[in-house]
Formats: sequence, C-alpha cells, structure tokens
Amino acid sequence: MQEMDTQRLEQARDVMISAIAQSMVAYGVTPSVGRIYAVLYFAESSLTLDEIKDEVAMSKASVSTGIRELIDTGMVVKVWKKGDRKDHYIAGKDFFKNFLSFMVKMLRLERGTIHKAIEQTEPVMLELADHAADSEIREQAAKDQALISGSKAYLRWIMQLANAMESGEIFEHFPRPERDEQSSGRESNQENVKHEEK
Amino acid sequence: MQEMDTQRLEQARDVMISAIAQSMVAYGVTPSVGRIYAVLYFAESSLTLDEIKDEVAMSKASVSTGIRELIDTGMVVKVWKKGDRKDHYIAGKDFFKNFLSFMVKMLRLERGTIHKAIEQTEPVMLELADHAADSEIREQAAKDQALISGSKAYLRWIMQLANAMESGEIFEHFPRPERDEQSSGRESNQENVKHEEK
DNA sequence: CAGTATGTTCAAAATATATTGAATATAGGG
DNA sequence: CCCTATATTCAATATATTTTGAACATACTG
Repeated sequence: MQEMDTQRLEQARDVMISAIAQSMVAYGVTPSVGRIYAVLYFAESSLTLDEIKDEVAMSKASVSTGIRELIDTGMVVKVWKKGDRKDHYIAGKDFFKNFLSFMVKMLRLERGTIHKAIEQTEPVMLELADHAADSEIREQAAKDQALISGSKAYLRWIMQLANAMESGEIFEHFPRPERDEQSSGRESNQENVKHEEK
Repeated sequence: MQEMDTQRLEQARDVMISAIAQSMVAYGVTPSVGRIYAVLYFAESSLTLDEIKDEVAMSKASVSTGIRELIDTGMVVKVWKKGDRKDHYIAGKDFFKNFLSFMVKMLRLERGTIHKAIEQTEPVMLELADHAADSEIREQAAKDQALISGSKAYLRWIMQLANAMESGEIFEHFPRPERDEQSSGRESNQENVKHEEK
C-alpha cells in the first residue's frame, strides 16, 4: 500500500504548493513563477532546471527566466554541486525574510517615485502660492502645496517602516512567534483573524 | 502673464498625478485607475464622471468601472450634490489609511489562502509521518510537516501585523510624523533612505 | 408618465504580458 | 581545442487584461 501513501503525500504537497504560489502573486510574481518557488520550497534537496521544468510542466525557457527573477529577489539561490554540470537551485525557506525584503523594496520604490515628483513640484507650488499674479492661482497652488506637504509626512512614515523592516527592529515591536507556540496541529484555531464581516 | 502661471500650475500638478498613479500600481490597480484617483486627489472639489473622463481622457465606461473599484477599496467616496443629477466623487486624502487598509486586506487574503491549505494538508502529513509503511515516506512527510509548522509561525506574525494596522496600534510603534516636522520644502533632505547600494 | 440625462453592462477590439521553440551563447570534459 | 551538455536570449505565439462603443437600465424633471 505504499503506492497510495506516496500519492497522498504528493497530493498534500500539491495543495500547499498551489496555495503558496497563489499567495505569491500578491507579491508581484506570476503564478508560474510562484509555482517554481513553491516546488523548490518543498523539494527534498536542490533541483536542476530540468527537474523543475518537469515538476511545473513549463518550457525550459520559462523556468530559466522564472528562476532568474527569483534569484534577483533573493528568494532562491543557485548552488554548485560538484560533479554535476547542471546548476542546482534551492529555495530560501524564510517567509519572514521574503516578506520583509519585498516590503522594503516596494516602499523604497514608492518613496523614490513620489519624492522625485515632489522635488520637482514643490518649488513651483511654493512660488506660485506666494507670487502668482492671479489670486485664484495663488489659492490653488497653496492648496496643492498643502496636499504635497501632507504626503511628505506619509513618505517619512513608510521609510520609518521600511528601515525597521530592514534592520529587524520590526521584531522588537512584533516579535516572531515561538516556533509552534500552541497547537502543533489539529483544531482549527482562530489565530487572531478578527475579520470584520462586511 | 497669468496664462503662463496657469500652465505651470497644471504641469506641476500633472507631475504629481503621474507619480501617485505610478505608485498605486504596486497596490494592484491599473495605471488608469491610479490616474483617476490622483486626478480626484488634486481636484479643487468633487468631480463628476464626465469631468473625470475629460481629465483622464478615457471612455466613460472605463471611468465608471475604475471609480467603482476605487469606491470598493474605500479610496473614493460618492457624494450627492443637490440640484445636480450627476454623481460627484471625491478622493479620500489620507494616504496612511489607504496604505493600511490595502495591507490589511492583502495580509488577510494571504493568511486565508495558506491557512486553508494547511488545514487540509497538515493532518495528512502528521499521519503519514507517524504511520506510513515506507520509512522514506515517513521521513519526507515529517520534513514537509516541519516546513508547514514553520509557515504557521509566519502566518501568526502577519496577522499580528494586520491587526495592529487595522486597530491603529501600529502608530504606537511607528508614530505618524508631525505634519511637516522639519523642512517645509526646499533642500533635498535625505529622509532616512538608507539605501544599501547593491 | 414620457422624454431625456446619466450611469452601467457587455461583447468586441486593442493592448500588454507571459510562454514557447529555435537559435545562440557558455563552459566542462575528454 | 573541439564536442557536447547546459543555460540563455529572442522573435513569434498564445494568453490574459484593459479599454471601448453601443445597447441597456435607471431615475429625474417637466
């Protein structure tokens, strides 16, 4: 009856693989790339391009670019196996790290985009607010300037957050739960969901 | 020379509008929807569908669905102007709120997806780890179970974060900067960027 | 309650994105 | 150094998403 156990194991794994892949699309990767990561995540050991290709049933080209994307974001590393000409890959298993580095990158990008625009815009607004000939324009510029000023506070805040996420300070405020604190399994504990039903 | 001032004002506004729209794509909206929001953000007062349509140069259909999307996520509200048959819309101006509610939704969704998979998977893994006939399978199941267990800690953590974001507790740890603490403008202050050049 | 202004839906068209097979590059082993 | 196994690039294709015009629905207003 091992056959059946093997199948049950694989099926269970596939459920987790799909869920992880699906979650990852919120982090900006395509479902296919998510599946590549998830397959590596549950792999016994390092996998080669061809092995991954078989697992996810995609072309080698897609797996190659997908892997590169995962390496670029630090979620996968290439390892060198002596005696094998093929490259091997393993998934970084630390979800915390993946999450935090995604957030940091995203927040910094946002900050950069808006900050650059503010640098360009604010001097104009300030000048128009003071010196425009038409009072209507002075008023509008002052109003816009107030909005810009407000958004600067937001930018400072997300940078605070990004820095705390990068440095690990975030864990001082939100400690990593002990590995499997309560409930090593069965009963569907509510785990602080606090869903406000709409 | 007002003509020129008007133009300068509009151009500056457009720079900000583009930047905000661009930032918003990280939050899962299309650039067009982002522009709709950004136009409303800088509007003097409430705008009608047709006014927005003119500003963003899109079909009424697209603006209609775009607006609905923004209303659904709470970023825009519909207001009723007496004496006008058209609907009017205004943008919620609080970037903090927008950010936090996006994060909460995203984190809860991720949690839901993975949690559901774990509920389905973990009992199988635990059972196979203990009782599978083949020792190889027992070993693999135990390994998978360890991974699942680890991911549960991650889920608990992101729920902690989501709850703190929803309740506002997050601001106890990361206070909202005072409105325009330092530098009401000019000099490009570094604002805690801490970019690690790669 | 008819006529018109407004908003929404939906199928088709336009656009953008992801995937692939084939051609090309790279590097290891004999 | 050549031959072969492997990985990557890229133009073509397939797929998914967004946008739109036109038909439809809704609801004021006279």
